[in-house]
Amino acid sequence: MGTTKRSTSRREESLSRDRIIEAAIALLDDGGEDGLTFRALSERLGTGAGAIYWHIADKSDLLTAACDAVVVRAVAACAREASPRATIRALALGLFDAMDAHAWVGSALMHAAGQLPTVRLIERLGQQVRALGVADAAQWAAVSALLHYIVGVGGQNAANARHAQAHGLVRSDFLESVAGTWEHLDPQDWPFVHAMAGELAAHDDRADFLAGIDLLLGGLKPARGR
Amino acid sequence: MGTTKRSTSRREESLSRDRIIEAAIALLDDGGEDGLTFRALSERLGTGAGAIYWHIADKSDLLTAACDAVVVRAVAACAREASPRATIRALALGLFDAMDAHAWVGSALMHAAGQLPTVRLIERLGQQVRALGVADAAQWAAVSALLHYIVGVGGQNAANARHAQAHGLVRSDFLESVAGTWEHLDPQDWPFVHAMAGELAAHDDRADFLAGIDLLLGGLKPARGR
DNA sequence: ACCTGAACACCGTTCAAGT
DNA sequence: ACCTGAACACCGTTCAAGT
Repeated sequence: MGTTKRSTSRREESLSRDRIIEAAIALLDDGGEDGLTFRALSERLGTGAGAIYWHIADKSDLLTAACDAVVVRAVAACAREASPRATIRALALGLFDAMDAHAWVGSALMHAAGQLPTVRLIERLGQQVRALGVADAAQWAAVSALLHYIVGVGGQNAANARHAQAHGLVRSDFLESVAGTWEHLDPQDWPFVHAMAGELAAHDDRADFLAGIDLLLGGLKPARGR
Repeated sequence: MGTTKRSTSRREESLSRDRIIEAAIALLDDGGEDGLTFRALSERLGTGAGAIYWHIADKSDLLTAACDAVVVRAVAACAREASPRATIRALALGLFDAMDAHAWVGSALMHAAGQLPTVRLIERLGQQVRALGVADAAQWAAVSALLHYIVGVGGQNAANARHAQAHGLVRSDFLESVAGTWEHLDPQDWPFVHAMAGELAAHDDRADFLAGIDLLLGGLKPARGR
């Protein structure tokens, strides 16, 4: 307002927290967690490494901020559905897709316990759990179960993506190779894993993820007489 | 047996994978993830850094192996209870306690998706889910939900412990400081989080964890007519 | 077969000095 | 107030050389 420099200037804008975060996201997206380096970052931004420290505290701060930016967009993109239950499902799926598109987010979210990105999710989930009519005393446990589950899935998927990349495989080939390992385990010692080897490669992660959400939601009972 | 060197010799045993893993666990336990360094490790083992590479592939291999050792002990310590449901609860609690005692395990487990430690858990959980009578087609989703949830909680708790350590606080003081932050958030924008600030510091993580397990277990329906 | 330890190619972070 | 870029104190990993 008033005399502020227009913040939408399209060329050589001065360094800012936002520009740093965008650059960090780009580096993370196409290099994984190892791709984010202060040297790569400062090169991409055309500045010195030290300049970045004027705007961010340290690397962990940067990673959390980048994670938060992705979470904000994912949450904003989730339409509010007709029922609280549908809204929670949509939110969960939106996060799943965001973590799938940005494989590093699952891990970042995991390390950001109690910080902005998780607080955002707690708030969103909490509002819907309330709307569901869950008793006050049970709300926190419900929200925390949902959050932990979502973050757990995201983190595991991120790890899979990372291993696949480390071995120079695409995700599906990587899962097939894991399935192959499982298949060769002694069925005496590993009856379940051995039997599941086939399912592993075939199954739809997104559907499995949603099945877990439904399991959790199914256990939430609205408080009666209120 | 026979001519093998006695493997329980108490002094200056030669380097071995097991000795390396034990030393790694000790370093991780009292220095967190940053405490595990090839230099610290080789010093503790009285060898050169390069010697370690004869026995392990790389740092990630070492971390996964250390994690696996902890998981093996935790799983072995879990008595088989009367019912599959009770066994699953006991296993989950055993893991929770192990991850609590070794704050780095949650994070290591998270990064070990599809590898030995998680496969072990999948097998144990799977056997009990089967014993529960869950239909074949639903078993994988059930096991994966349980695993993801357990790992999610462990990872988040590990992150909390790490932040607490980084700020030089004990866990409870750290949670109180987070609760303080939540309390000062605008209740207009953060109604749920603001309301939960009190609960955060007071609540029993272990009980909340178990509540989530029960939520998941409650949704598992034995197949009928079988 | 197993171990040594110096060397390599990186990191994140700091800080005097500039504008 | 904001940026520079050299310097510092580390990393994980490799590899010729030893036994």
